[in-house]
Amino acid sequence: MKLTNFPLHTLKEVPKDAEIISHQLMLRAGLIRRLASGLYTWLPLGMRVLRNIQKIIREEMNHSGAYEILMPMVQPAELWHESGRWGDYGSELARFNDRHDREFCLGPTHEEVITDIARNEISSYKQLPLIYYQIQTKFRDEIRPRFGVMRSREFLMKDAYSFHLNEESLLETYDIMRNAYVRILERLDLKFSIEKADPGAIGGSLSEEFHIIDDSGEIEVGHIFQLGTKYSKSMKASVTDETGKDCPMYMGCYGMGVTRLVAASIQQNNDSKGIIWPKKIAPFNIVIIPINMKKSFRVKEISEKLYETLIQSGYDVLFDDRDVRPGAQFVDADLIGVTHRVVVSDKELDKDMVEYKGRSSDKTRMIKIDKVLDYLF
RNA sequence: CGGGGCAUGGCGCAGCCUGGUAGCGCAACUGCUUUGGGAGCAGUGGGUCGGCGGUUCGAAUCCGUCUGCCCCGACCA
Repeated sequence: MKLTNFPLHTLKEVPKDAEIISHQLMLRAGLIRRLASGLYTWLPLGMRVLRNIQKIIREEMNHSGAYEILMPMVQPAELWHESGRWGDYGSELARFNDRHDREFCLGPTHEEVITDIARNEISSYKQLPLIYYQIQTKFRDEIRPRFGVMRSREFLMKDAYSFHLNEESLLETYDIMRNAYVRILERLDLKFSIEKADPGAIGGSLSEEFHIIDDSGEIEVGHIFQLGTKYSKSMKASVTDETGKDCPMYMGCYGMGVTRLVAASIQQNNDSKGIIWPKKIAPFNIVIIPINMKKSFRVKEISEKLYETLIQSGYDVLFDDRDVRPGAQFVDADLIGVTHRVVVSDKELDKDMVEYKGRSSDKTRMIKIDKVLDYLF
């Protein structure tokens, strides 16, 4: 990606709305912009990070035998009356009426909808166990949204739901999902802990939370539940077992805050200059900084060639082809946290070298131009 | 929802006390110079000072009211 073609909008000063470091950096690096309290737009740079995280989540979900679906964000009140939560959920549930005066809500979670799917699609124990998941926008009318994307009202969540003939099967799948969560957080290089938790409004027996460890306390990014038959009983979602008897399905549900993971990662990986992305979620693998490209044809030619080579090799490369001074280039590259930095300058080209620096280190190193690929990967 | 704070150009702020028709830095645009850690000079554009009402010859400034936003607390991915 050539930077002159990429809408990167970094801020020099810290917006006064932002208190915690991840929120400040997300605004300064141009990942997000606030629309209203608890509502954020994701800009192109932020989308790249979000996509990388989603990719890892999808891979681990698919590996665990879960099937991706997409449910509506708007849900009819009838389902919530059936489960009993229309009354229980409180004002965090955003409700509205359509033009025919029917009641609806914006989905804060999807147990009702998935249970409705399950009771219609599943009728035999032979179809079980079954795991569905989706990555979708949720809306919870939080009493107090705060810390930017860390606790917003609208947010992107991965939610999975499993269905079983009996409790043993539920426990087995619960364990599989628990392991998938561990792998996801490990692949994201996050330091985390797992805590027993109160099932709260979601219900069920056992539940565990995945906490992100941070200096300023602990910011929860995942929560998994053994629901048992809470929803299947109230909403009559049953299957026939091998004896021909109708049994309510056992259910599990597994939530993960995708947008919150972005903030959590920044919260754990930053320095005074900006974000230090873990390799797998960085918006770009490499940034190429040509020094004074406008004056030096050699710098221009060689950095463009290097850019093409790295692109051909399948890497996400950011080529800072702006006509700005080197200082501005360095500062932006550090702020947005690109993993590898290659500087092309006349000074080093005289020796057929370019300069390399990793974002997480402050040592620079000279590399022969034709060895850059080998060195980096 | 309770408590505290803030609202002036895209961002950060001054001006308000002591009313006289809006200013600084950054960002943006143009030109020249500059080019290894957010450049310099010159010039340009952009604000009904959060909304409404009141006081006054005159309100960003004083009074009333509403709204929005942020922080602390109980809840959540």
